[in-house]
Amino acid sequence: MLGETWQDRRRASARGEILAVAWEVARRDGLGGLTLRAVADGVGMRAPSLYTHFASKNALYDAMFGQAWQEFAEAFEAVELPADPRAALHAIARFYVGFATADLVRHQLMDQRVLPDFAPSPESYAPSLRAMERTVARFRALGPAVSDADVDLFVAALGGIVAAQWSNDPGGDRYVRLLGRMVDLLADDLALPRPTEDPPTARPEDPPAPPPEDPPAPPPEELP
Amino acid sequence: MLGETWQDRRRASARGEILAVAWEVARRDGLGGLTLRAVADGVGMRAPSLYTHFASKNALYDAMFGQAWQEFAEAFEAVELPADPRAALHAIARFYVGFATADLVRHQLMDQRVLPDFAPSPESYAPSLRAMERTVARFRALGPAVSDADVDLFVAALGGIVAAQWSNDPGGDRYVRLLGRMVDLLADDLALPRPTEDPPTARPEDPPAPPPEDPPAPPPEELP
DNA sequence: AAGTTTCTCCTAACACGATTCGGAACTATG
DNA sequence: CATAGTTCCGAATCGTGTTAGGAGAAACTT
Repeated sequence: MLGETWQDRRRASARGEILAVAWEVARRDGLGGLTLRAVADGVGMRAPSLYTHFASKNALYDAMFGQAWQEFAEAFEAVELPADPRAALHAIARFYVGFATADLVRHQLMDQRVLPDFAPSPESYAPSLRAMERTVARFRALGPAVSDADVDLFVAALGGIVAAQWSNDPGGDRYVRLLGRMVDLLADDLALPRPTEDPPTARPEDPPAPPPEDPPAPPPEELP
Repeated sequence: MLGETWQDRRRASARGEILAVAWEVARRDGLGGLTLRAVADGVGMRAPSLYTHFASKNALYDAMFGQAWQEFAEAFEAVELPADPRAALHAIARFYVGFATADLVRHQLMDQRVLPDFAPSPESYAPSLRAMERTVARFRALGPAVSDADVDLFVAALGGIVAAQWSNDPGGDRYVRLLGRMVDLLADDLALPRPTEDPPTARPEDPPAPPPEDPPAPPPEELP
């Protein structure tokens, strides 16, 4: 009874196509500007027919949410961290920030609360938690001195750079280019050894991390 | 022709009442859950009548946006900064984060992009810019070594703490209590002298800043 | 091969949101 | 008292998400 039956494939493929079009529409009209009619148009259906495959518009958002975190988890597992703890920290940070700045609607869906009445279901939320836990685990593996507070500070700092980047300089690198410096501050605080023993006031200005994948989203409006 | 005529007062008071009810409704039903009917109910009107006072729902949001930044600017001007640069930096940070964590919908309106098709008008946007510039100016006054990048890093770090706080621990202080440590990191990086010459690895855990005013908003849902 | 079931999609309709229109009541002014 | 300006309302429009019921095709059963 476990074999993939007739319709399972059809169903999955239909869901996949709808999801793909939904991302397309969201990137074009904004995450909140997505309408079922627009999605249906893209798939060659009528809006009500989408209810055969998704229980509601929020269920569609939910599937997108789960897909995004799935992407994140897979991409992050593929990242090979350097042996040096500080370099590894930089790598984690670059990946995290790169992923979050590569695609606006994905970032909004994953990390922000742009949709007033959408909340991820437990089924989609669990993988996102797992992904974050996995990230934290690799962070923790860098040294025994990494406390919960250290992790929180790291998360907050990275999130702040991402948010500032999208809000104040979308499409640019005004905040992302500060990432290296920020990470070094945190690494110093964690007493991670520096590769070459510079005086601790040196501020290497890292070049911005290239996005790991996905085309960048169109720039949105500004906000202070 | 400049005197406040009969109706100017009536008009202003009506606008004021609508605005007050709008904040109330937004705090109860969420910023995006605000409907003109609910606002009209609270004022004892019908929804279309609101159009006499506000050109659209977004104009209402716009007025709330302007009001919020006005509040911010006034409250910030009332803050007296200590003479010691590091202490002043802490004070700025505490005020900024305290203000942003005191009221969710206000923060969402000011600093986030929760409303899909709302963008602040130039008239409301200008004061917000001025408020941020003023904040930055007082930050810059702390020392000659404060560059644009320093300001950006500071802004990003504080914004990150605020965002993480609202997203992952609304109503708590899990991230806000890291603020003191974060500010010290940045202050060290700026080479601001420490008041008592501790070894640079000491991490004073500041108690969370008391919100400057306004009752806290009800806690929202979580998000990783 | 015919009948039955299951699944997918459609049209029509509903509820509820913002918004527009035209008119009724009220108010200050001539 | 008449007139103009202002405020508010009811009715109606348009675009949402969503539900109900039926038509057609595809797969399974006999």
